[in-house]
Amino acid sequence: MKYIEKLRNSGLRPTKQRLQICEILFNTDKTFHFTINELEQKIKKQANNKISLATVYNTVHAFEKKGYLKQIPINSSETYFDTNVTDHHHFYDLKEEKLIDLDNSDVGPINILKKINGKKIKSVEVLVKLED
Amino acid sequence: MKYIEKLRNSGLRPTKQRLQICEILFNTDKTFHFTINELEQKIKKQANNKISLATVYNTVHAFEKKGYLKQIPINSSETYFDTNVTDHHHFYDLKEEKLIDLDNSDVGPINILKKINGKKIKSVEVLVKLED
DNA sequence: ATTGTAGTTTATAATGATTCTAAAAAAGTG
DNA sequence: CACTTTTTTAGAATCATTATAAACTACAAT
Repeated sequence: MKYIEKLRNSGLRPTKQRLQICEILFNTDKTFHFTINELEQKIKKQANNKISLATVYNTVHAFEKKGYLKQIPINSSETYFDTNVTDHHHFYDLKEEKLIDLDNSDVGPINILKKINGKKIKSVEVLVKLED
Repeated sequence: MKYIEKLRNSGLRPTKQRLQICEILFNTDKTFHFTINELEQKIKKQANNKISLATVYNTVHAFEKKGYLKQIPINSSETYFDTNVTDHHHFYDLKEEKLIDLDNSDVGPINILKKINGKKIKSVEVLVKLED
């Protein structure tokens, strides 16, 4: 299993649950956006077993901490995660309530001129809201 | 009272509660960022009365609908609102959990190259996360 | 292998922000 | 004032997320 190494290297034990979640999240070239709830549904469908909701939360947060996932800042009752952790941005279609990837090359370079003492920039995220 | 007109023109009855919230939110040149909870605290402090939490929610949502407030897309357990409804951006200090305004001039011009058929851009919001 | 221990999973309870409800109060109208 | 509509309110309900604590598992040391 190709994810065993990845997990071990991160100090995470390669458990059955984590490996299954890895398969769903990372075993594709496509990046995708998901909520915890959507992920849980996908787990149920894919393998006729279920992983405890708490474990799904734990795992997603562990992966986020290790940098394998990131949250997408958006006003929604549920938190959205993204398997694409490279610097990139999003369209948010207000009508469809769907996220669409924006490559870095789709957005001109962003230069933040203002500085705050003692703080450094961790990330720059652009959300482009779309309407009809 | 200068807000009576404003409320009437929006089809909102100028009640005691709404006027008091207007005073707090709009009676200053400074724009500010707040959560419902912070606003409730401010109400309690400012006038030794209290407005029901449900009313604070109702009022903020009514004002948002009328375009007097906007939500700031951010990953936080509480929803942040902004009295500055013009297009502008934010720093988010992860440690202090505080928002800081970024004028448009603090951010280079942003040019979105990708187009989505039948959709037009409603807003472009940049969130710059800060760490120590 | 067997044991020990630290990490993990799990069901369930607890939390906390937000929304709903339905009755009382206030605003607007004639 | 009498009447209708809107608003306020306290408390209940909801829903995503986090905490808890017991059972389980991975893994290393004996």
